[in-house]
Amino acid sequence: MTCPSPSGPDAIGIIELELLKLVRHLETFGRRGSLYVSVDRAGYLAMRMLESLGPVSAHCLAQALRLDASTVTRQISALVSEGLAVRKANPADGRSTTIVLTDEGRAAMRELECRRRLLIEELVRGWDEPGQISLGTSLARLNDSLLRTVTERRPADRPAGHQATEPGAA
Amino acid sequence: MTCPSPSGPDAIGIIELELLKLVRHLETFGRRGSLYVSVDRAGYLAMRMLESLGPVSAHCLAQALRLDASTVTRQISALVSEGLAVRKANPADGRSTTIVLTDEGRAAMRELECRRRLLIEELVRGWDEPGQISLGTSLARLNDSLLRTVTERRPADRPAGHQATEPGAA
DNA sequence: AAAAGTACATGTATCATACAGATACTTAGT
DNA sequence: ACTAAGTATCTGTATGATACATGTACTTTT
Repeated sequence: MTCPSPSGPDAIGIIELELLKLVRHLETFGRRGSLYVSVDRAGYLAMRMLESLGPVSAHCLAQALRLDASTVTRQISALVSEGLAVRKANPADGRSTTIVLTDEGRAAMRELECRRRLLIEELVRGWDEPGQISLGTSLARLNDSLLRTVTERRPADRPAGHQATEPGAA
Repeated sequence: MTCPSPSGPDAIGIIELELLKLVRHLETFGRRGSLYVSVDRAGYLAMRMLESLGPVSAHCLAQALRLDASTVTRQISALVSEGLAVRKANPADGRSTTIVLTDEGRAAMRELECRRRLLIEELVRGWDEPGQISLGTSLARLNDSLLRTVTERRPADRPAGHQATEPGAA
């Protein structure tokens, strides 16, 4: 066995177990919580991404979310049918459409963010300030490492694909 | 709006966003990773839980995992059909069965733990030691708070139900 | 103008889950 | 002891989020 350490309570072991538990907890929240009524969690993430990217094509959004294009197509369809986003024809390329959040979409997003914030506040109520900050920075760092790992493993889908569909690119 | 803070980069806001991103990352790992061949992530968690609880009934395991009993039934069936666990009749109660990990189950679990550890080691390679420890303790604390929140919200399913099905209880 | 490539949509499959109902067993009330 | 109520498990069905394969329309290259 090349197991680095015999599953003792070392940092790696703790992270391994706690991440496992965390996934379950987060799934439970997403599934059984009262959050996510007008928009589901995947849609919320898509909207947050759309907001930070600005209007982009579905292809571009899929790359940013690291999801299959077909999955994102459906997520966008859901948003559009709820009036939270619109597909705008791209005059420079008849194949692609540009996804734009509507005002309703932004409002729904903010509202959901609020509810999530309230939940999290309740969650870390009683934590000391440094503890909260430590959680935030640890999570951010973890996501950063995860993103880098995933990116290194799949050098395909070069982020340069981005420009090809940007509104004023071609 | 009663939004506690205007979505600035405060600790709560960071946690809200980073948890959102983390779910996606963890889903991606569970779904597209090369982990989880002989047993899936849900099964692995069930096995870890079984190990820490010892032999218990499906009902009891479901409560510990905070999953529906039917879901756990299927997870157990999967483990059993892979030879990783066995259902033992409970002489004290003909309705329930006691789930016991086999040696193969334990081996599969250890092997998967190893692979997960290696991934995590790679992930936090380059982090300083305090950073790794901080991540571990932050995650543990978060899980603890999450567990407490969920428990408070559902005072049903009293953990006392546990004893009723323990091997030598009745 | 034909071939190759790209963007999006749709069909189908999978996985993990919940809820509702069925069945077999146990416990409580009388 | 008999019946009613409760409980443990299993099975059927539905949902949500995803991937992969395929189809279609458009664009770029040759």
